[in-house]
This record gives sequence, structure tokens and C-alpha cells, in this order.
Amino acid sequence: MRLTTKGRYAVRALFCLSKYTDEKPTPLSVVAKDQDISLNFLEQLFVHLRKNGIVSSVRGPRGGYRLAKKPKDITIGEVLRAVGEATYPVFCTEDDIPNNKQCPRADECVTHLLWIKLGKTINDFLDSTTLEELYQFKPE
Amino acid sequence: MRLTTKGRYAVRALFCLSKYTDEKPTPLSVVAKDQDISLNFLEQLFVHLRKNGIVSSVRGPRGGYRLAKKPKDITIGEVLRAVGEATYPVFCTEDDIPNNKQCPRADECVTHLLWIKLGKTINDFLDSTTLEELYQFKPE
DNA sequence: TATAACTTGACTATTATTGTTAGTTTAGCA
DNA sequence: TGCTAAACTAACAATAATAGTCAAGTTATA
Repeated sequence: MRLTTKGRYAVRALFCLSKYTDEKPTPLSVVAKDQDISLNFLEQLFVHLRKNGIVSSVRGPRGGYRLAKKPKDITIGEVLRAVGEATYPVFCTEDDIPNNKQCPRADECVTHLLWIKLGKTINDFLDSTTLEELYQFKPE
Repeated sequence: MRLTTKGRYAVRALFCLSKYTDEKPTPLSVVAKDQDISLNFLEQLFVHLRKNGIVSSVRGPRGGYRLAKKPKDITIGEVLRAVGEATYPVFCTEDDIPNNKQCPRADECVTHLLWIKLGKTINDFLDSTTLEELYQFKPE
């Protein structure tokens, strides 16, 4: 039950963006260097972050990315889900399973509700923690 | 961030064991049929459950496994950890990392404490939920 | 108009997962 | 005593997911 690099890198990259709050957008090359993450991999992540309204982009020279919302309005949960990180611990508890693919054991499976409860615990935490709060966690 | 089958199967298998509470041990063949899990895979899981004092074994014909403790004294967390399921979301927050392998970014990494807090949330839930409580979750 | 950025999609090496296969050892029972 | 059911052990393999890389564009603006 590990986060994948997609989720971990996305949070770090956005934290990095939130440090450059001047009006100019920040190119990914800066983020890549700052966080030691492959530029190409970052680009893939930011496609999804942009489509989910978490960042906005400016093309061309002097272009880059900006947070589309204030750090206090961006939750860790929405960032993880945006880049495809699963925030529910088992497949059969996902909200978005089409009915025809629902877990065939759901009815008799005693663990089903256990995992739902665990998933809710996880998501409650992730959705109530914002990018802004990362600064509080920062060691001095 | 998904549980692996090791963790999910272990919980289901132990729940199954808890149903057969008579003095006779239950062979894994019964559990395998009841929960539709491969016998060989179950055997691998039970090696670790036994070594962690969650079940006791009786070899030979009429042998099998028994819970070594009462269901109310077996937490979901200890079961998951016994079979090697990670209950912390990222590697660098594990308790048991040898010092020489500690995350090199730990000092400057703002996300470090975030993941620790998430891991604590998850483990608090898992360690306060027992096998016995699964019966409450069981749909009628 | 050249450059520095973003965009897209295909591809791949590595690793973890999820078992399988093939046995050995133990002990109850006829 | 020998048969058999069951736990135990270890090596192996198929599959899937992860973690990127690579290549070939498109767009905007200094």
C-alpha cells in the first residue's frame, strides 16, 4: 500500500511552484532542477494537473506553469487523484466503477465495508490537508 | 496506493478461521475453498501469520491452523504487517529503515512529514480495528 | 523567426505482484 | 508399519504496474 512516484512527485512539484508566487509563470525546467525530477516525467504529470484545473500554463518563451488556485484551496487529495493516484486502498471500493465491473463478492464480502471505511479515513485526511499546510510541515 | 492481495487475502482467511472456533484446527484446504483462494498462496501467507503469533499450527492429518488469540485481540494492522503489507504510504516513513538507508531528502523534504502524518492516520485506523469487528461489517 | 516552452504518443527497462511447481517433513490412523 | 493428510520450504515464472525515455511535433513571443 504505497503511493506511486506519480503522486509523490506531483505534490513536491506543486509545492515547488507555490514558492514562486510572483506574476511570472515558472518553467518546468526550474521545477525539475529544484526537485531533481526528470523533465519529461514532470511534463506528463502537468498535463493532468492542468486538465484538472490545478495549474494554468503559458506557452512560448518566458512561459511556464502557475497555480490556478491559492495553495490553501488545493488539497493533497485532488492533486493525487488528478495524476491518477488511487486514494482508495482496494479496487472494489472506488466510486467510479461501472456497474458491470463491480466486485462480484461485494455482497458477501465481509472485508468490503472495512476497506471502504479505511478509504474514507484516508480521503478525509487527504481532502482536509492543503498545499499551504505543507509549509507548516517544513523542517526549519 | 492499493493494498496488495497478500493483505486482502490474509484478512479474509483469518476471518474465515474465526468462524470455526471449535477446538479442532482448520486445514487451509477448507479456507481455500471457502474464500476461493489458491491453497499454495494461503500456505505462504500462513507461514508469516504463524511466525508473528497470530495463528498456531498443528501438523499432520487432522491438523490445520487455529487463531492464537481471540478475534478481539487481533488487529487488522498487525495482520497486514505480518504478511509484509506496507501500512505506511511511502518508503521513507517506515519505522524500520536502517539508518544508513534513510531517505537522503528527509531533512529538506517538505512532504516527509505529510506522509508520516498520513501513515499515522492509516495505522491508527488499522490498529484500532480488530478481526472481531469484521462481523459488524458483515452485510446481512 | 528562432527559441524556449508546452503537447502528444509510443516505447521500454525494471520491479513487484501473484501466483505455480515440486518437493520435504510431520504425525494420526488402519 | 506403512499410508495419507496436512504443514512446511524454496525455487521459479507469467503478468502487470511502475517509472521513466525518446521522438516528433505545436505554439507563442521576445
